[in-house]
Amino acid sequence: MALEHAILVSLLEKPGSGYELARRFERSIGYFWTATHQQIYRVLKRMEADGRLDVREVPQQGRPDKKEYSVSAYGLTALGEWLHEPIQPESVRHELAVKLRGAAFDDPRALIGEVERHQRMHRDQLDHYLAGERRDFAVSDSRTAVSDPLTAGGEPPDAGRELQHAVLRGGIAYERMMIAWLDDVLATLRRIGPGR
Amino acid sequence: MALEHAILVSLLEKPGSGYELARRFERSIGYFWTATHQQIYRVLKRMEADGRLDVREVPQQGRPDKKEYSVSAYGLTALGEWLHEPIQPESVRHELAVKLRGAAFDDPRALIGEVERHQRMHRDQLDHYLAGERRDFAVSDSRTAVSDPLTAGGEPPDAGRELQHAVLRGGIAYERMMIAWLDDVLATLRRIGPGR
DNA sequence: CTTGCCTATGCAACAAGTTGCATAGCAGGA
DNA sequence: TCCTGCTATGCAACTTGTTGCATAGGCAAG
Repeated sequence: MALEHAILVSLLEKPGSGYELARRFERSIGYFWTATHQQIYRVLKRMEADGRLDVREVPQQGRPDKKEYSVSAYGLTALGEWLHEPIQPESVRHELAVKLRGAAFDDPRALIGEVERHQRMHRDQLDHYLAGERRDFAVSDSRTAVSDPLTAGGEPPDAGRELQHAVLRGGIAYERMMIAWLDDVLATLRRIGPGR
Repeated sequence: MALEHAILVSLLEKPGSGYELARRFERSIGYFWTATHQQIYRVLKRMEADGRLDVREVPQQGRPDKKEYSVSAYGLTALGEWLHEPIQPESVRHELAVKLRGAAFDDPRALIGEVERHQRMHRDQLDHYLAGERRDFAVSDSRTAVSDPLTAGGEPPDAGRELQHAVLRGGIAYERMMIAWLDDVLATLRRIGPGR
């Protein structure tokens, strides 16, 4: 179950409560793994029982107390083992593609609005990623490794930062690909007739 | 549940048995939706009970008899309704990205072999898609709509074919994007040091 | 002072997906 | 004849993921 490992990674990057994790899963972690708060609370409880996480009650003023989770030594070991296992191929789920092929048995043009809506969502996501990249990785148009303050001046590069950036670049590449493909799909939908 | 709709689409394109569907889900349908035979048999049974599918016992020689499913009128209506509903955003699951960010707390370079393996799988998948495109859509290097035998000569374009091709082009674009991104990831892994 | 919103945690029921196993006919090769 | 492999269908148990709801304190606006 990769959700457990996503939680381990996130808590290693920074300890936090279930609520905070849920919000991270709407932001940076959510770029490559999604989970709702119910799922997170359930898994946190199990991982704590298994000894992979430590908990600490943190009283807060002005808001309810929280349980701050952090990764135990055993949790770190477990993550290390998982990292060395091969990944089995991801299962694909592209609902829009199912609809596209289904549209042949209905009115293909009726899908145009929906495809445009998806394209807008991907454009928004791309803008969001690019803004995050400018903010966190100080890149302009063309990335130049030497201008990166963390790698310049003979400093050892921060592996975590470099890897986070590489993952973000993957998200950016994905959104760009989707936007271009949806342009292609829209052209196709407009070219073909109004179906059966 | 989109598996039901993927099955409706597949059976509309061509009726078949659960076994045949399972094999299609390893091939063309599998480009955008995956399912195992257990899942398929279970859902077929439910859809038949709901009246969305018709069954026909087909005796065969040299092999066991099969049940051939086809879409009922009600099933076609149900698909049409689904097509007009908006899709909720896909949930993302990129296990490799989780590992990449986790690698910062282990040895990043240990992931190189795994990333290379994934890149090979994506190259194989791309080759497979391109071969399918050449076979089924008779394209060479640059697609030219006028040279398409089905659209040439004033013939009305086959919407199903056009849409299948558009979906396939999406798969091709995805694999090309992944191959390029994994090159980027490999360069990053090789650049950064051997971790903690 | 009531209403809505944010933080914070959680249960229960259900739907979907995975894993392991079982059955059975037939074909072809060792 | 036995073993392997392909076609063909299915059950049972389990894990994951989703949806709806419940609770509770504090803050700010109206």
